[in-house]
Amino acid sequence: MFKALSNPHRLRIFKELSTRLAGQVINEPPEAIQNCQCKFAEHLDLAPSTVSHHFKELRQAGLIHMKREGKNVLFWVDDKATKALQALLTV
Amino acid sequence: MFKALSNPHRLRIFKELSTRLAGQVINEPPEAIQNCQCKFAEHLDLAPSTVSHHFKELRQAGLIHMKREGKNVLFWVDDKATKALQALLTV
DNA sequence: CAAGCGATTCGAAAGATTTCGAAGTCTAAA
DNA sequence: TTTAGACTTCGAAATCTTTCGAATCGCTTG
Repeated sequence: MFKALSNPHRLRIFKELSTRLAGQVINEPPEAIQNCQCKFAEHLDLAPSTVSHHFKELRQAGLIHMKREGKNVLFWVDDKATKALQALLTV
Repeated sequence: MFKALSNPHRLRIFKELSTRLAGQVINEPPEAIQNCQCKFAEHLDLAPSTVSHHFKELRQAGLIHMKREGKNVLFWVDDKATKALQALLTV
């Protein structure tokens, strides 16, 4: 977990997912959640393949979850991990 | 902070310092606290210079503090950091 | 079915970490 | 003052990460 969040880009992705999706239900349509990887690629100025790699790392660390929904992929943060990290991220 | 704890050896050092020194006063004699780097070097099977480097990283991340006390050096964990991380480390 | 969009996998290059030994610093005691 | 113990600093080598482009996969829609 620490390893996954030790990278600034991944920490940023996780924080944005955490705050943006706070309290949202998983089953909403993708348009409402607006978290496709390509947006992060633009925002972070990284290649799509690089962003994909970072998402994979976050997923393998158990920090986020992913689910294919049509041509996009949905993301949401792990509830336990979020609560455990909340104190840290808000300092 | 995440970067500092992303290394298994550093995480172990920090955890041991946290648990071993929990509630101890800083001004006790070094013998009572028993946390010289050389013990960690033995324990982790690393060269003294490597251990020194890891302690430096933890210090620069604000996770621990150091103070020269005679020929040894005293270590103790940062109180804020400990409390913030406690929830995570005990899971 | 073909085209297109978004995400993934792969290999390679660049960059960062980890580790060590050797030399150096600081302090306490002989 | 010299010796010894504990830590630090400084390269250098090995290893791991990050990043990209190219090729590929999965799904939707024209």
